[in-house]
Formats: sequence, C-alpha cells, structure tokens
Amino acid sequence: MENRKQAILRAVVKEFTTSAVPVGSQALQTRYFVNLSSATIRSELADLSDLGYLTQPHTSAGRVPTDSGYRYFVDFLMDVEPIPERVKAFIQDELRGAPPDVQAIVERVAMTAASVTQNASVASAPQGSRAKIKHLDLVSLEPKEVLLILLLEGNLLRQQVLNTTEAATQAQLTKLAARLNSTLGGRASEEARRHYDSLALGLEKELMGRVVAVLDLYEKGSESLVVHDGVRNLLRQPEFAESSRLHQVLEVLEETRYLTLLLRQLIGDSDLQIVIGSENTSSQLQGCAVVLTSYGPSDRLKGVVGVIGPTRMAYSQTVARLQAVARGASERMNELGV
Amino acid sequence: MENRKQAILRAVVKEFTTSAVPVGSQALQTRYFVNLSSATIRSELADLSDLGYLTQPHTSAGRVPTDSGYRYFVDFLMDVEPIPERVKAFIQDELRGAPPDVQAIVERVAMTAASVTQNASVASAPQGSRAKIKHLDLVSLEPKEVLLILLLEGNLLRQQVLNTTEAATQAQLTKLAARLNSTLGGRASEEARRHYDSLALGLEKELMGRVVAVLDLYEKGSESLVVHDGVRNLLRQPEFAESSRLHQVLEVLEETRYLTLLLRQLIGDSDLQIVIGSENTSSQLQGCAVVLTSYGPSDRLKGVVGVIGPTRMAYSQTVARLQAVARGASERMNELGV
DNA sequence: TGTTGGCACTCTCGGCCCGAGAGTGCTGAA
DNA sequence: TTCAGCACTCTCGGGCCGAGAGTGCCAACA
Repeated sequence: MENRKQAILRAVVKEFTTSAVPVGSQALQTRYFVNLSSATIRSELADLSDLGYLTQPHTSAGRVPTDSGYRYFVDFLMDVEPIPERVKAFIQDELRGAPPDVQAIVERVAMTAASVTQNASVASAPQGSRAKIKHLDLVSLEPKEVLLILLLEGNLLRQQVLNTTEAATQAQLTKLAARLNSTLGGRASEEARRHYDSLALGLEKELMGRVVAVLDLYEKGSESLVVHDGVRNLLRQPEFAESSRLHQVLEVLEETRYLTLLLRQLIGDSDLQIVIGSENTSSQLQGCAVVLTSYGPSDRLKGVVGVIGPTRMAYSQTVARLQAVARGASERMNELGV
Repeated sequence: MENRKQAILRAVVKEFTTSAVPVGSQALQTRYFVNLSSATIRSELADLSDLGYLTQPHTSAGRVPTDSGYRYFVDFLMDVEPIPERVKAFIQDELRGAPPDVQAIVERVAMTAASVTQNASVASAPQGSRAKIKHLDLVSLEPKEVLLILLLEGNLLRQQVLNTTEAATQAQLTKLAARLNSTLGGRASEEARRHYDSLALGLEKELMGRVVAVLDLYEKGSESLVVHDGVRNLLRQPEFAESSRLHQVLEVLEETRYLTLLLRQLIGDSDLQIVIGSENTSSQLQGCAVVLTSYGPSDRLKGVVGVIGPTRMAYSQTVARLQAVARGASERMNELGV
C-alpha cells in the first residue's frame, strides 16, 4: 500500500480511537494533512473503503476503521508507544506491593492491567505442564481424617481433606510425611505416580492416591484460577452505552469455565496475541478487541494476562502497558519464588 | 394502617416487582380487587401517596413504591416464600460440590447466590476475631530463605516467605517445626505472642515474629477476601439500561477495599440486613437494595453473603433463597471443617 | 496523470407538533 | 363509604422539517 494511504489509515485510526466519532476528510486535512486538499483525502478515503479498511455508518458520515482496518494498523502501522514514567512507577509499585501468594498476585495483575489500560482485564494463574513436589505435610484432624498439604514448585499450596479407612495418630502421620518428603521432595510428578503404583494397599497408598490426583488436576489445568477486573472502565466507552453489549462481555467474563478455555486457546504458544472484532470465535466478543500476553516466574510456568475493550482501542498503548505489567509480574513472581 | 391499604400496598409492590411498570388503579382492580371499583382503589392509592409509601413518575402515570413503601412492605407485609424444590436442589448441589478450601467455597457461594436470586451478589470469607494455630510447617527454599506454612483453625492456609539472618538446613527446620507444633498446636494466638516474647534473638524468634504478624493480620481482618458475581443479571433489569447506574454499582463492587468495609459495617451483628435505596449510606448505591446475611462454620467464624439489585426486588424470594444459600454454605464448611 | 475547487446530493440529528392512550382527581349520586 | 362519569394532564411515538456534516463527481489545472 502506498505511503500516503498508510498515513491516512493511521490517522483515521488514531483520530477515531480518541474521539469515537467518524472522521471526515476535513478533520483529517486540518489536523494531519495541511498540504493536501480535502478532495484528495476524500479520494484516498474512498480507495481505503474499497480496500475494505474503512467504512461509513451512513452515506454522509465520516469514516470508521473496519476490523480489517484495525488489523492492518496493528500489523503494519502501529509504533511502540513509550510509557510515561508515572505509569511505569505505578505498575512497579502495585506489583512490588503484592502479597506473596499466587492468588493475590493474579488479582493484583488483573487490577493493574485494567487500571493502566482503562479497559476490562483478565488474568489467569501461571500453570505448568509438569509439576514438582517441593514439600508435603500431613495433619490429623480427626482419628480417621487427615489434611494433606502439598507444596508444589512455584510455592503453590494445595490442601485436601482425606477420610482414611484406618486411624492414624499425628505422630505416625508426621513420620510418614517425613519419609515421603525424602522420597518425593524436589521430584517430578512421575516419581509420585511410580511410588503410588509400587505401594500395597493401606494408608500410604490412599494418601499417595490423593497426591497423584492433585498433581493430575494441576497438570491437566482443569483447576483454574481466572479473575477479571475493570468492567467499570468499559462503561465509560460509548460502545457500551446500551447494556446489551456489556451483557455479552460479562457473560464471557463471569463464566469462569468458558473464560479459562478461551484464554488457553487464544494464547497458544505465541507471546502476544491481538484478536479484533469478528476475528473472535466467540460470538459474544464481536465488536470487542482482546489483547493477551503471557507472564510467569519461568518459561515452564506461564499464566495469561489480557485486556478486553472495544475494537476502537489504543492498541499501541495497550500493548506496551500490558507487556509492562506482564514483565513486572514475572519479576515479582521470580523474586518471590512463587 | 387499615387492612385494605396494606393489601393494596402489597399488591402494588408485588405487581411492580414483576412488571417494572407503574401500576394503575385499573390493573389492580382487575387483577387483585375485583370487588372494589377502580375509583375506590384510586382514593386509597392517593392516601398511600400522601403517607409517602407510593409515588408517581408523572401526574398521569400509575404508582410506584417509594423507598419507605418498600421498607413498610419488608417490615410488615412480606410473607415467607417457599423455595421450589428445583432451586433447593440446585443450591445443595452447588455447595456440596465445592472444593475443600475457603477461597473456592466463597466463590461458589457468591455464584450460587447470584444465580438463584438473579441479582448481583457479594460474599466475604468467614473470619474470626481470634485465631487458633492448628499446625505449622517450615520448608527450606534457599539456605537463608524459609517458607512458613501456617494452618489456622478452619483449615485456613497461610504462607510467608522469610529471609533469615542465619542459614538453616531442612533437618533443623523440621525439628524446629515439630517443637513449635507441640508448643502451639491447637492453642490460641495469645500463646504464640507469649512464646514470641519469651524468646531470645535468633531464628526461632524471627520465625515467631512472622507467625504473630500473620495472626495479627488475620485477626484484625485487614486481609480480606471479598468476591462478587452476577453483575450480568443486573443488566437484565430496565433500571440498569443506562450505563451510568451500573457504573456506580460496579465502582462499589470492584473496589474491594471499600466493599469489605461496607459489608462489615452493614452486617453488624444482625443476622439479616435489608438496606433499601436511600437508606444506603453510600451514594453509589442509591436506587439499589442490598440484602445481607451471615454464614460460616461456627458462631465465632462468620462471613457475609449478600445480594445487590434494584429496589424493585422480589424481597421475600431473595431473602428466602439467600438464607438457604447461607445455610447450605455453613453446613458445607462445617462438614469440611474449613 | 494527479490534484483541486466547486457543487449537488444524501443522510442524520434535534426540535417541534400532534393525536392516541393511560391514568388521574374530583364531583355528585346511591 | 362507594362508585360511575368526566374533564384534565402527561407521556409516548410518529411525522415533519431545516441545519449541518460529509460525500462523490466533475471539470479545470499544473
């Protein structure tokens, strides 16, 4: 595409992003292209419309980018936007101040992302495809009831209440825990499965069954922690003035199970994903843009943080800030060993 | 107030609750009071307006209950509404299926409350004013880094990463943990504080300092777990068709810190609290009604679950179902010992 | 050939009017 | 005290209209 067309497309996107009003040839001329006449710009706009990058709400209105228009912008025209120091500092502060557990950090990540991008946000907890057992503990609740505490790599705590067939004292449990710790501590989940298989029926086998179950749940990712925040930001946008639009977005956000799948499917193995309007497979997100990136303490342990807003979104700003949040969160998690 | 006036007020509330349209004398006559003429009803309606229980959007519209009208209804006219078996079963299923940890249960409680009342919901985790230490564990992460795992009464797990001045091996830590468990296990937080005071400087004192800090945090309730759900339900109500109304509610719901305070302040020590429209101290909740009740595994450990919706709310149904959810959650927590 | 000023055309938007309809309050009679 | 009748008030939706914004096209020009 010729340079001038690109420049005009970029200008339309930029202008529409901030004003939310269809942009006409005159506005472009006075604000971006003083050397061109509005007639020239009009003919370029007509071309861009023919190419499918722009459209008009009605014959005598200005132009609005189509989904393809945004896509072209994102792929070829977008420049990296520097993040103001104030925002950088805010992100740092928020994430440094996060308490040392996954749940809290994920919530903080969602909150920060929503806040700095002024859109709705989602975040899921980092999850690995292979788990390591770091530590294990057994606490007697009742004579035949045991609480199993499992510390996975990444300082993820899991607990399970377990009704055993035979009674056990706390002393016995402590001993058993110590033995299991030396066998399994620091080992991958495979080890636990092998150990389970090797056992004869009894308390230890029952216990290890639970351990394996927890590991399975974790590795299959069917236990999911997904949070969302910043829905109120969407209400500031004219796109969501009528409630039906917001309703659809909320159906996605509040349906945790679905949201989890969506995030997992979208992020794939790419590190930055931008989905615009009709590119969304989910019908509720038509008209919305989704920007996702991954974060986590290590390459093996990755969660997703993302932003949902109208397609008329400040893409370059959103991407920059979202990535900053992801970087900050990764550092914090790394530092905490969480 | 005379019986007939009460009956008419009740009818207006009931009718308006379902239709959301101002109710006129004729509608009342044909649907509730076939033996009265519409003129008679009109004069009663005029009286109820004078009393401040009803109002009209404009001179030639039907009547709408005022906040006082709802208040009178709730205090004197509301009858207990039986819960359909299907709904009862749904509540049971949802709560029985909740995983055995507090976080998950609180989320499940909010989700269920939102679902069965078709409104937005909030829930906070049960919290006691005094904590008991059930179990404690120490895991060595790095030579000078220790993870402290603390199991409080109610199976609440807390973790803290702690950088120690002196290095310690896992064996030493295990020994120390065992000693502390026998000293503190099952004891109240006072014991931990006394033990902390009695110690000389050193690893154990550092550790106990953290333990005491966690207990403090918990007992002061400054660590808060509050979740909300079902905002999408509000969008079905005409009251929230224009986005500004929803915006205000979302500001309350998404501002966790504020929400926590609000819940704590509202519930006080009563077991059921209904706040209607202008009775709300928070300006964002004018026009909304809030219904709250408490739940938890024991009398000492109470959380709050509540519903937020338009003042035009099916109060008797909401109260009945909310209490059923609270009962179900309490049972589940009791059973899990969570 | 690309650019430009001029111009007719199209479409939205807000304001206005108006009639239908709903619901009221009042009044006088039973 | 109840009720039928009636005049009155107000909203709501539809239709109309003029202002304004923006377009596409065309002919002229460099």
